Amino acid sequence: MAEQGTKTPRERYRAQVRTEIKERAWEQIATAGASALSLNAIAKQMGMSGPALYRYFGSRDELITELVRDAYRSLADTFRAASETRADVVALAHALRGWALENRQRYFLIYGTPVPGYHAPDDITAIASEIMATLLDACATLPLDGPAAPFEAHLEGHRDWTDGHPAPPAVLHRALTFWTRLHGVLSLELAGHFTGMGFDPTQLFAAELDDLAGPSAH
Amino acid sequence: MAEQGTKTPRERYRAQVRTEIKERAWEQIATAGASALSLNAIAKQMGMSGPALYRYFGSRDELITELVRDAYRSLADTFRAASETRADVVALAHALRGWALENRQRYFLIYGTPVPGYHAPDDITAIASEIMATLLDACATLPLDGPAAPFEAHLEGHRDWTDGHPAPPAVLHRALTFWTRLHGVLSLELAGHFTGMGFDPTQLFAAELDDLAGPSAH
DNA sequence: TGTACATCAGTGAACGCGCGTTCACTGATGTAC
DNA sequence: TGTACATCAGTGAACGCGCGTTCACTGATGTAC
Repeated sequence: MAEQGTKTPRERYRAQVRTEIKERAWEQIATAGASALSLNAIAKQMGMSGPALYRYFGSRDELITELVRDAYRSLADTFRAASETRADVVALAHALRGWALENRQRYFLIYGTPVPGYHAPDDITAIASEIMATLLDACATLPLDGPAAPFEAHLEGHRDWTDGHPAPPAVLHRALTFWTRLHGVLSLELAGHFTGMGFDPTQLFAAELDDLAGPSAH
Repeated sequence: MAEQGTKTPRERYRAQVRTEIKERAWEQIATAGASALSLNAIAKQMGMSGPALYRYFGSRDELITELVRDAYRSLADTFRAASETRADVVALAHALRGWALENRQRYFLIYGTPVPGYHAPDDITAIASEIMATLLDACATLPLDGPAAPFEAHLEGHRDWTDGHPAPPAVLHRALTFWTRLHGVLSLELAGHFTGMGFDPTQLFAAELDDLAGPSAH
């Protein structure tokens, strides 16, 4: 039996092949979209026969689920790392945008058009909560003046999603708008809806961020 | 030859079958996503053989393009109708939300994950411009106080997309944020990212709208 | 009104294709004594 | 160190399937004289 934490050569090899399968999968998704992902095509690209992949993933669905999980994990790690450097929303926003531009396919796998029947397993929604927790922490450091929106009274009574975070409603509100506004810009930008319009999406993103964090903090 | 504007029975029949094909197509998209759309499956559902559909659409791609066109057309008409009743952003926002909730699949076909290779034909981008024009008109009626954002200076020099609309940069800015912010809320809501969070998406949407139009105007 | 012809919706067979997945197998790698 | 055995990665054949699309055709509907 292998000792704790060490890896036998076979285990290392397995992990390596699994990784390569996923890399090829992302390439395919980038080329033709997630729905066109094909195990046989991946195998062919790796110089193996189709059935060989079943040593590594139980089915096509299992592979896709793992890709989704990895995407969430990657975003959560990026968020976490950014918040450890500087725990404010500006840092998170830039981390988010950088990650999204570098990982378009991953972004769409998380936030894009949902597959009608699909429901994510629990451990994935747990990662989503982790992302939200990081965001809430960052928003808690914001100086929030301004009048309380009516929506915040509603939030006061519906804070299940905050997972026990003690932030006041104004912070919850800010976290939600951080999420929806930046996603609004990013998703339209990544989907190409701004191409040909002439202006620079980076500046629109920056303007929205200014509005969220206060123009002083850049 | 048929007179102008009248329809022969054959033409009427053709139009009717074309419509039913599209209806079935939308049902399929709602059930399994756009990528699962199959001509053969539609034909079977209509009690016809597969090849029969080729009397009505040249190919699967042609059908999908027409569905996209119809989706844009439907949204543009909804926008136009709303603005003719009351030409302000609040009316447009409610029209947008109502349309999106009633036409989830259409919304995602327009604003969802793009298909990597696909490029929309010109007449579709023209409809998109029409939508933007309606939005710009509505934003022009807004009382815009507040300080000018730096982004507006950028917009001053990049207003190709406004198609000659004479609105000042503050209005252009507001039109863009109207679009991205409401899309941010709507797309996350429709994709189900708020389910299980406990709060009411309608109220978040309303809060964003208040911020865009001024809390007074509801 | 009747007849000859043209149009055109729809059928059924067939094409090649790639898919996910199973199965029995070969052969290399690792393990136990 | 050598031998016997177990593990396991990968193969190739095969399964059934549904897909988009073509083609030659039948039969009904519409048109011209």
